[in-house]
Amino acid sequence: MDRGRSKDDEATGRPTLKTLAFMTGLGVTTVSRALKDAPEIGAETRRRVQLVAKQIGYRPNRAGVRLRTGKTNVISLVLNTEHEIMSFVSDIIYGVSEVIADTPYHLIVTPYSRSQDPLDPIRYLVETGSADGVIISRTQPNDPRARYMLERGIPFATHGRTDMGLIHPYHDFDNYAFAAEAVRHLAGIGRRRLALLAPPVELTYYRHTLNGFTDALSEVGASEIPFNTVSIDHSIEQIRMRTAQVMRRDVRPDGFISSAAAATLAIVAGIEDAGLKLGRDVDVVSKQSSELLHLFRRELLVVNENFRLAGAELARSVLGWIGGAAPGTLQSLSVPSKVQAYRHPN
Amino acid sequence: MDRGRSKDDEATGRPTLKTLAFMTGLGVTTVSRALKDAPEIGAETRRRVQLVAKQIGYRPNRAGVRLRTGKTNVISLVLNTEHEIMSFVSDIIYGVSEVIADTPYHLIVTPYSRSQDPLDPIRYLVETGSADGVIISRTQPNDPRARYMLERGIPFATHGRTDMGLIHPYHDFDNYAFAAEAVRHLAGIGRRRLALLAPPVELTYYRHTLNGFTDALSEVGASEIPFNTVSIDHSIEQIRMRTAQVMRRDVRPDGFISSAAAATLAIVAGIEDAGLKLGRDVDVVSKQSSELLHLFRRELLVVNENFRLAGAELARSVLGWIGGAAPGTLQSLSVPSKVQAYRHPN
DNA sequence: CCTATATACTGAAACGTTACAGATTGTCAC
DNA sequence: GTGACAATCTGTAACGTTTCAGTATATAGG
Repeated sequence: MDRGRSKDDEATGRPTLKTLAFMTGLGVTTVSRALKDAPEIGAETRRRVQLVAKQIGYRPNRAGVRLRTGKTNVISLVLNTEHEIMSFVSDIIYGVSEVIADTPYHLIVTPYSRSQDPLDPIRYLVETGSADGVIISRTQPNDPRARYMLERGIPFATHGRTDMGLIHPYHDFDNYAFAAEAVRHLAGIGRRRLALLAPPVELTYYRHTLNGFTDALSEVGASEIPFNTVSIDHSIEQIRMRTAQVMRRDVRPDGFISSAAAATLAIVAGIEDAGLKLGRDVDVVSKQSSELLHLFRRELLVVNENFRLAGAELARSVLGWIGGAAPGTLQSLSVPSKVQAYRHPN
Repeated sequence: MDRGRSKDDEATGRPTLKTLAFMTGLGVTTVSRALKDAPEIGAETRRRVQLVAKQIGYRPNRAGVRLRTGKTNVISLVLNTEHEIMSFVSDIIYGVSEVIADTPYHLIVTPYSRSQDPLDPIRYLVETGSADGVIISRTQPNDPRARYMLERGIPFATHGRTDMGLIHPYHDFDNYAFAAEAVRHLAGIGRRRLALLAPPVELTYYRHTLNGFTDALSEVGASEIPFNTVSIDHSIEQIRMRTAQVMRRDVRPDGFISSAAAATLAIVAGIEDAGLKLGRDVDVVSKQSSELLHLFRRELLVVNENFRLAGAELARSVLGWIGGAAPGTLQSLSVPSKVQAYRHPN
């Protein structure tokens, strides 16, 4: 039985199970089991091993574990490099980081571009076994990525829901409630002809938003001014131009609902291009992820969406699934705040 | 000699060197060398192996490589979860992704919070050998992280320069030129009493910005109104309040230079809180990373900083260093665009 | 005293890769 | 025909971990 530390150990300085085995006078197997509280290890031995491990700062070698067990201790966040430009992305990342901070998990960011099949990065991750869990966004009602991962049995969570009759973890913002509340608020201040700047049609929350919008419209008896030639994915310039166009018509909106803060800047610019005034001729309710819109125009009405929270929830869900929880119990919906008008600081 | 595919091979379906060895009738060693164009492999054998590998979609097992060689094929981007809030972060990530997309590298995001020693995450990465290269931001003149990594010989690149007489790769925006140009522009439109909203003092580019500011001030014969009780790291509310205060004084700035777009919103709010008007009573030159400031107020004067480019340059630098290039050749400085006034989109 | 059983530990093998130290050919010079 | 040498190929070991199939010791039952 050879329990010596090899030359290499001394060189890298990094302690391994072998080092611990040598120091404690035990075998590597025993040390390995002692560290993970296996039942067949004596209580004192267990304590002794764990003490020594803590003292010398032992950390399991990720490559060793991964090679042996297939466990990567990696969560992958899959991002579209082009759409996700208005950078709530960083908030999601921070939210995820927060949650995995005191776990052995690392966060890897897997990008894909517009030109690619969104399934490509997922396939890569699954085929190469590069992650224990995956987080995706831009979720669609019938999402091939979710279907694919369900088939392969790899844990994931989606930012946004699907609508395929399949159960999986998700976190979503209640966009139905957002749109409905926005309509009610606008109606409450006398607005009657409302336009919706919606998410792109292919995403699930397009429907949610639209349903909330139309349901509340009929509830309050207001009418819709069609504004569906643009979505929040369009460029600032396009949204601005289309807004100006619609505002120059005889029958024009007196209220807008915008699903994204950046787009709201463009809507307001368009309104002003048409010579009209925010708060007088028209009101705008917008989602925002940071508190900046009110600095932009005080007349704006805002609803906050917390992406950091979303990131944290998504991470919790994936970890939960990896940990064996039932996917159906790992779903959460974030309730929108009330529509907020500007209030001067103190 | 046993060249059979094991049960496990069949189960996971993922081809390994052993699979390739079996298919080609060669030994694993030969296959391994053939794939990396080793010289002692016959030309035909090499082609044959590579053909088969391509056909069956062989991908080296990362854990195997990492365990054997220590090479992780990972670049780590180290981020502060609190300061880096105004999310040019996503742009940097996209820039990095872009560059490493067709390399075997993965990007992992390593966060740290304000409370922690910034050296902590770096130590972790180095001690656990979790990455082949590191990218850090919030660089300081005397940066312990850069020093530490230089000592350990781990390749890295800094966003921003250091000033320790040590050579390492960096990418930086020329903030000296930015501040100087901003002063000249303001002087050119008749502004004489300028205030600077600077980066936090501990960061290297604070000095760069300040030097550009003061040098150009004396060059054009304008004067400084002290505004150093806040920095761009302060909260929106604090900046706004301090701006309002200084604008209510008898001798008040007629020009601002702002190092960050979010802070600029606060400055403008403060100006308006004091009952003054942008473009008439005071002009503001601001850096921005997306084209949104002009939607906010047309009177703003902007200079663009491209963080996506920064991310790409940083990635290129780290990869270059890993690839053996001299650190001194992997430094780049991004030249600011001219100060831009608003132009209506035709 | 012997056997059965539980307790506490152990070495060997394997995950997929690469480095090392050969081994097997064939060719050429003499 | 022999030795030297280059050109190709090869098995073994090792990286650090966990799992499998044990082994040794003590305790208890009869």
